[in-house]
Amino acid sequence: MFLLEIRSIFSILYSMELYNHKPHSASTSLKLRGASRGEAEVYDHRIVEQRWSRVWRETRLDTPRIEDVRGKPFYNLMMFPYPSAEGLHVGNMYAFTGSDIYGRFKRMQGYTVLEPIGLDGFGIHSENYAFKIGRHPMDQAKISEKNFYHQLSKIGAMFDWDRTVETYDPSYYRWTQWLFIQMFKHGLAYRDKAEVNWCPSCKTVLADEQVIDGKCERCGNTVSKKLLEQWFFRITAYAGKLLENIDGSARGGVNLDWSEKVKVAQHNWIGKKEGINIVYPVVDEKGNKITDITCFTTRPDTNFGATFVVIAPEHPFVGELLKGKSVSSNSAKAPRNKETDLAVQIRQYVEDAKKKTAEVRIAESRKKTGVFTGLYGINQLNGYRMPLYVSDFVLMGFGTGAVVGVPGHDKRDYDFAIQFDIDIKRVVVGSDSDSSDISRVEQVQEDEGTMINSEFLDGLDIHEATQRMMHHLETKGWGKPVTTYHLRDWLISRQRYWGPPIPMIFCKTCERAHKGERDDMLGWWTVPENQLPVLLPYIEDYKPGDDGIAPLAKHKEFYETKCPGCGSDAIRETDVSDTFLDSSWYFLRYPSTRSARSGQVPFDSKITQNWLPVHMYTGGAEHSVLHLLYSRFVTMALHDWGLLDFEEPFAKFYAHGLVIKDGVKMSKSKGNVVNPDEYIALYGADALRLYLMFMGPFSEGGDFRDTAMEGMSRWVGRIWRLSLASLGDLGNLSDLGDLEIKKALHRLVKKVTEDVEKRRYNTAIAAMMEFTNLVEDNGGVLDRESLKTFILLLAPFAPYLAEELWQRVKMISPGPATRVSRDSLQFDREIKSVAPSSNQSLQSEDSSQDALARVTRTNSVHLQPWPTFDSAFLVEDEATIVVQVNGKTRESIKLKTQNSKLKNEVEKAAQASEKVQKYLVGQSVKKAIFVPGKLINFVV
RNA sequence: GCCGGGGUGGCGAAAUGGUAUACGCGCAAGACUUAAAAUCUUGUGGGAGUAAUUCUCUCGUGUGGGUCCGAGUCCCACCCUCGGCACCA
Repeated sequence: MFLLEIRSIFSILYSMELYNHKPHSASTSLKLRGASRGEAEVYDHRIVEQRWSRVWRETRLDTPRIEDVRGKPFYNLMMFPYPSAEGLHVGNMYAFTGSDIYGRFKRMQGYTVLEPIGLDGFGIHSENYAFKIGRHPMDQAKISEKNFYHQLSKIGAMFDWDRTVETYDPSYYRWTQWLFIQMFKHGLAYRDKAEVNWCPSCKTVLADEQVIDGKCERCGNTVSKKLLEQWFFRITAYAGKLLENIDGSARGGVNLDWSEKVKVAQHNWIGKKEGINIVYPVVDEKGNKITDITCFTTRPDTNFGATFVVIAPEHPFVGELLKGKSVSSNSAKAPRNKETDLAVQIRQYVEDAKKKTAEVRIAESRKKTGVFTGLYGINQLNGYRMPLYVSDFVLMGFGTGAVVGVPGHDKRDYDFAIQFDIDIKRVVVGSDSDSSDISRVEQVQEDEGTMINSEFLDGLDIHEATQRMMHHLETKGWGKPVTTYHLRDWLISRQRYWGPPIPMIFCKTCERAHKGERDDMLGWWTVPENQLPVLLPYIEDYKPGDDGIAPLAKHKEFYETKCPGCGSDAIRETDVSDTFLDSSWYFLRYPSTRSARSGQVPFDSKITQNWLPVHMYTGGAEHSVLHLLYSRFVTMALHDWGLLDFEEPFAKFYAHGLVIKDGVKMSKSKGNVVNPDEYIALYGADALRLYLMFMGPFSEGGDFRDTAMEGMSRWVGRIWRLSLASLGDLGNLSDLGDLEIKKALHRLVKKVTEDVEKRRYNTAIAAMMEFTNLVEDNGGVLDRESLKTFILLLAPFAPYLAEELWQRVKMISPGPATRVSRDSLQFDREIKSVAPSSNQSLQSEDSSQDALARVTRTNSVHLQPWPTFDSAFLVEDEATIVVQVNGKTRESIKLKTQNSKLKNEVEKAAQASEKVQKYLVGQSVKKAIFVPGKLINFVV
């Protein structure tokens, strides 16, 4: 009976052609223990992986019933991958595996888990790659998609392949365009002429977030500034909310369970600053008032020490200053006066500043340059005449683009004052009590302190002085408290080809007639929603030019259209949107991909209510301020429009570490990528998964080495042999097994459960290794129940191996014969019925699909309940007590657990030890520190 | 400069304030083998002692202090390193 069962399953699998080599024979393969080693069935990961991935796929094991609201939904999401040039590398697989283990664990805990996958294939990244290999981006996308999905299917993740999402699919980007339209309709999208970051190599504009150290984050070239008309999203309107929620300070009590470092990064990026805008009248030499300049400061308390004013070269007043004074630098004949001289200098300075790259500006950092305007700002507190300068150390992008200089209490201002020989006044005395004049940079006092030389502020501490001064300035009408943010509006448009066309139409006729969809955007109309998507046409001249003109702008057949407002000739917007817009909402799409109900919005409201916010989001910390911030913004906006009932998209975000190779992060640009394919081929997906997770804590990343990989492969082999040996012995062993093993197993269940929840996969694996070591030291076989428990613990980490072992245990279970045979026969039958028909009609026989799903649900190891431990087994009857003398460990003694908790018992036992006595002889014990069940320390 | 991680054997790393170095890699010796691979066994922080590898002592978690019966762990100062931000007023 027993052997018959085994033979039958092998013959079935063999007939399915899932076995492409002949197994030795059922009887020898399972008769490992005691048999000579050469006969043992060797673990062949290729066969096992192929077999089970096929069965899982065809039984729809990983496709949850999304509309069934009775299950506990768990949305386990990993960050949207973009298909890279060479495909998946080990660093990507690391992230996916760490996320997948958690998903599998949650599923075994009884949750209905959705773990979707898709591709973020629109955008510069993919486009640049297409240029590089000389293939059209649209053609390349198809190829990349195939390769990427093929690779992803082999890493053993429980991806739901029935609901993939690709950003370049028109059925997806029609909704990206829809989102843009909603932004426009709600006043959150606008056009503005702005100094933007321009990458001369990528030939496009970049968001501030995409500029790293003055260089393009994509290609590394130096970014320059360019004045262009662009589309923006008003993310700054949400700055306060974005900050509140990340800090957990919202009244509603939103509290994001996110990795702390990501919260800090977002907090800093949003960069809230409370301060005051102070208005200074500006006069010329003769005292005639010319204008007002408004300066932003967070330190109005120091304002009695203000001695100059500086405006940025891009400040509007600079333009006014030069206007009307038609002075050209080469008009040598023109009579020179002081005023024109200054104008020449200013013009020259502004032009030079414009030419300076960000790189140069950073490089000369502390060396201050600037030019005097011949004008003065009046400090109305004391009537002080503050010379007005233009300097590029002041940034137009922050505050008002104008700064009041307090050289005694700001190092940058000090540098500037020294350079231009400006007065330096001390108004704060710090903890060093130095109240002398400030003549060295070390004396510049920027921290806590007490006010002096400041009239009504004297003697106050700086915080109180700040409040007092704010109030004073506001009362006098000289200033107004404001909050500013480092966060800038989101630059959305790209003068590129490979993205969703921005769904807007501009009509000159309407503009002239002062008409438009929005009063502040005359001439602009959104594409009617029933005309979406605005398809990206297949064009040959898709490469961007140096002129900043989008490729689509050269195609009349694309941009010529009729105005939705008045019907006359109009033109389409030819810019496409930023890739980050594509990925800012994809998580909303996955659960609803197959829903017929989502008509007016990209997501089914009922499904969304059940499945979102995302329960667990796993990704790299490098997206702290890009993707994560944009997604939050979009979700908040959708919430405010009444389309979502939550305002934060990701309840939990877990930032994983990076895979290091040769001392640096694994990335294509560093040229140290390792392709997982060859490792999977050589060692199997399970071994690679285990190895990656064993390298170190998931939050910290790890150092990839292939020698260590072999060690993990060895362990997989040991599990295999141990299990087969146990299977061979099952008939001879009781279900109870050895008590010591049993205890160890219960400890293991506890340990693995806790570690996986904390994502300490490395220590969970180490504990499992310790367990197999222990089993090997105790005869090398496990009883049936213990083996099953161990396989269950292994399942999230090594899904293929676990499934193979699980099915084998079930086949040859020594339990009641009738039950066993019914189970396995049924499973055989189902496998048989599904396997040969792999490419035949998936949709035809729904009833048989359901039957299969049911069978798999009862039989697959991955749908078994997660094992529990019995705390009775955790109790040891002997405890080890450490004996210390003066804090130094001298002995360890074993005692009955009961006694180990009693001080006098432990003391007695400890004193009885010869070793301990050696240290106590001739000493008097002053006291004994006792930790019940653990330690006793004699202080002598 | 500011904000976050982190410095532990030859290497990746582990340790609720309580036996530092679990687990793995590497290395060494041995078993099996004609041989190799695979597999298995044993050993493996530095120094010292003894006839004594199942023995003992001593030093040891970046540096210097401190708290404590006891510190890798807590406190103070510093050094190094990785990541983020940065002329943000």
